[in-house]
Amino acid sequence: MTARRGDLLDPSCPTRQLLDRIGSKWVSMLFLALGAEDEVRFAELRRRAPGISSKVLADTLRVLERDGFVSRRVEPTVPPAVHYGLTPLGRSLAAPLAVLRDWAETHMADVDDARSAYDTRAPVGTPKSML
Amino acid sequence: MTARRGDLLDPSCPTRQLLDRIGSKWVSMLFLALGAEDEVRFAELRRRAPGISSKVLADTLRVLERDGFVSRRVEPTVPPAVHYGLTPLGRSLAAPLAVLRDWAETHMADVDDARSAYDTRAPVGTPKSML
DNA sequence: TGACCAGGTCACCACAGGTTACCGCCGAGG
DNA sequence: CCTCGGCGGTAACCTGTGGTGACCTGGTCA
Repeated sequence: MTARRGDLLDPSCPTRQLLDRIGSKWVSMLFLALGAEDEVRFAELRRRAPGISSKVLADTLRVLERDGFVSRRVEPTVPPAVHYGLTPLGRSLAAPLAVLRDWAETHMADVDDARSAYDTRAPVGTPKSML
Repeated sequence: MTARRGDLLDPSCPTRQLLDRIGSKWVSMLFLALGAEDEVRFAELRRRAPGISSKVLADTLRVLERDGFVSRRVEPTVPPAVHYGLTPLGRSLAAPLAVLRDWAETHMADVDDARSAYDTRAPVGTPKSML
């Protein structure tokens, strides 16, 4: 069972689990790419996520399917056509993601400013990546 | 400059950058631990985040300070006392995080169910971690 | 002959995060 | 007196794994 409300200090806390998932590199992109239409095919997703390799796309889709966010429908034609879409669960994540996007769009410039201010203030020993 | 609205496909998209930051392992915990009071000291944070090492705590706090989420105040007593707190920017993230937490608390059980259903359906070749 | 489809497989690496040890300084306890 | 622990970290080192790129299949369409 997942932890109780506000129990963000517990590693099994639902919020942390959720962040682990949607924080993965391509997940937010795929949510956008899948949310646009009802169903998208594999190669189309590749095109919409420039830079992704087919391996990572396949892996990510499988994880998302496993978690119930994404549906996978194989048409038994030859060659098989595979259609991906968002499940109701996946679509229900759109609202929280939109809130996050709004915050990011209004405030990320401040973060950039803070970051460059910090870097000019202390040009030595700056934490390089560790995002 | 960060990318335009909805441009989730751009790697410099603000939403992705935000997710990179708050998706980091201890960040959500620290936001909770710091949000409770005005200021918290280093050792107190260590106690509130069970399992974190002082190195990782220091690293994470520095990144958060660099991004303008966390303030750091050193009292020049001897030995110096260091107080950490949330900046206004950091506090403004509380709302989006709360939305995320609400979603997680109501829906993560579904995710767990989907996951175990998937695993019993296809016990072989299951994607193990790759979160 | 080639390209597209939906991936699978192998090899590789960068790095976030963990571990352990250590520092100077202090006050409390025996 | 000496030692022990708390404070706020730093330095060195190691590992797991998410991500990458290159190459493979096997069929169909043009």
